[in-house]
Amino acid sequence: MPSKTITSVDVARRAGVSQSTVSRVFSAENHVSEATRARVLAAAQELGYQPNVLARSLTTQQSNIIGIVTHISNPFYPYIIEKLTRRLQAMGRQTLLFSVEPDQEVDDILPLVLQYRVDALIITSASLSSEMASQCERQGTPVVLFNRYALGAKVSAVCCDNIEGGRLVANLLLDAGHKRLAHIAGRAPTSTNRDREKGFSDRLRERGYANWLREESDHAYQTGREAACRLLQRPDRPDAIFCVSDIVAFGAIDAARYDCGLRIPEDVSIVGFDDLPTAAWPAYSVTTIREPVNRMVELTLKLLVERIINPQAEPVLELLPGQLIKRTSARLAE
Amino acid sequence: MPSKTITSVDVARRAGVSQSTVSRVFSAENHVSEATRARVLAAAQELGYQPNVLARSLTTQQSNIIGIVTHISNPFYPYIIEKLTRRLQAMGRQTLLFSVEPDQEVDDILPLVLQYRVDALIITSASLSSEMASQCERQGTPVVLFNRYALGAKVSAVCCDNIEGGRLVANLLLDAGHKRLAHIAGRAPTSTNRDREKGFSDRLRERGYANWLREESDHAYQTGREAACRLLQRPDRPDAIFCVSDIVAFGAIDAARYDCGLRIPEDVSIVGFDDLPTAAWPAYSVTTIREPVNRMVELTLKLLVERIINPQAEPVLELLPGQLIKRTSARLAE
DNA sequence: CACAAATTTGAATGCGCATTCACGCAGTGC
DNA sequence: GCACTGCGTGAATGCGCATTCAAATTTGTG
Repeated sequence: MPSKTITSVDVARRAGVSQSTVSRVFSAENHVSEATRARVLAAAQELGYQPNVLARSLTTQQSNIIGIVTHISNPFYPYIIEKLTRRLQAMGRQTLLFSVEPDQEVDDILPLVLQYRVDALIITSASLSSEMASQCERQGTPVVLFNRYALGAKVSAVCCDNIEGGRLVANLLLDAGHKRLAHIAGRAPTSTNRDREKGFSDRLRERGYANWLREESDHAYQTGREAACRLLQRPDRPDAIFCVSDIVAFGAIDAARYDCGLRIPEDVSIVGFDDLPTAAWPAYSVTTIREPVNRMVELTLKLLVERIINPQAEPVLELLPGQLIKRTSARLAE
Repeated sequence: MPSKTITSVDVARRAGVSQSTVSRVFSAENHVSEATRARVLAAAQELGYQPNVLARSLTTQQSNIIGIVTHISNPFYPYIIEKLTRRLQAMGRQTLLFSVEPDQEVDDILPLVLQYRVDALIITSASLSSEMASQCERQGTPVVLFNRYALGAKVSAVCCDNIEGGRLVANLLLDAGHKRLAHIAGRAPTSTNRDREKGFSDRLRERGYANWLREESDHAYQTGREAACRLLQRPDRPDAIFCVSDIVAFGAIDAARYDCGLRIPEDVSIVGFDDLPTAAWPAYSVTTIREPVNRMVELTLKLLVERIINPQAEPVLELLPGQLIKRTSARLAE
């Protein structure tokens, strides 16, 4: 058997020191003389020794693994995960990835996640029952919701201010003199979907506008395109559509142009939400609300680390403002 | 301290059995009477016990964790990772995600990966020195390269047949009577980049065509767009461009339409590679080579599992044919 | 130079679990 | 009635490492 795993004992024997000393060298810890440190490192090098961090986690009670629960059908999330993973890596932590059905309750998979003794948990694109939240609480696993929040449960959340974002869009469309408004909402009952719609419709009502149209999609190109088709084939078709996310807006734009033969923005204005990279491409050039993703990521990690250090800390809800990005998919007030 | 971790000993005490028995129940193992099994499960339920899989990995020598090394700037990879993660989850294994700079040598991060005692390693969008490959070999960690291969190293690889794909494109463009061909290649010296270019240019030469144009990009929209601009602003501008990947093709199409005022495919044909979902959207409608991603994913997992079971198995290189998908971004032979 | 203090090192222990071994007990066949 | 299986269970041990405690060594100080 050539592939016998090399342990700290092997290194110790080879370097002529005790296993404790090897451990000290690799924990970047205190009080090892330069001479022995060098001997140990040399021996480790020769043997190809890598410390077993899983074994280490047993005694330290820290795995340096962060769980991320997500689904990737909406291209918003890969960018988030990429950023999170990179930043975590720079902090010496790794990402254990769990994939769930879009907007499925995360409860099914949570027991599995907890078995891996992740130091903390980031949940995107899924929600968490308060029962499971308290299970995490009991086990001392901090949870941060990303782009979601849950008022009942004792978990932190980092979110774009979706209500204000919806209001900004309502203002933009009314100011530009649109007469017939519509919203393609998200189907799942998430805080994000609700808030974007709420901000939009509240502001419309405040400004005396009623009877906007409404369709649903599920944050995917195809269902967005279909929803837009239904709207645009009505006799009283809208002259402006606010889509719950950019990916839906792409579908809506293609529906308008290629399914219905309409011009954008002359015949119909389309507004999205997120500001995906693709939204800036000239083929779409989507007017949208930009989520402050970098700040959201930083804040998420900050909350995470704080609660890893002090698990007693009270959960926080952080709302960050989005920014209106004006491009050419919507007619503007002159 | 309320958040004392619950261990199998706690469950054992509560259920009035030994720790061994608890362990047997949760290893879904042999020979536990129904009565005691029920008692143990009840006790576990009441205490909220979750077995610690990291501790388990110490004795079983299996972590059930699969490392995936990737970078996500090219949207091809999120889809792959999503699929891999889902399938792994269904097999009871989890994904530990490592992010690297595009096409960076993966050597820097590999020691870190090995510290997590992953059962196996999938590497996409990065290459592996043969020295590191043998380090994995020594430690008994099977490696599968996805969409890359390395002839020297003793690692398995699953790959689209990029050479044949390049040939298909060359045939398509010549058959349609294009007179002035160009290739936007990938900058990094990866097998994928090389093979796509090789298949394309070999076939051109075979058919007596020489002096095609060449530019480089790095599998990103922006650099693809810039490369296309350089080509299309030449006095002898090409009437067909083969792009190393779809994301580059999107940039090239926008360059043609919006930077150079050209019509597609009347003035210039654009062909991509990968068949991203976006390639089917009417705004782009990219003629492309579809990678058989589902079969590639299945094959990757099959190789992985085989080598986890039998680490002595010889490494394999699997080449799967791509499929030409004709859309409207390229003029076709009638 | 003597003695206290600081530094370096090793032996022993435990983290949470799987697994081996041995033991007790019911059931089988004679 | 007895030896013999075979199943269900517990005690003991080890996985690879960090950490505590005590011993050994070096350093600093009067």
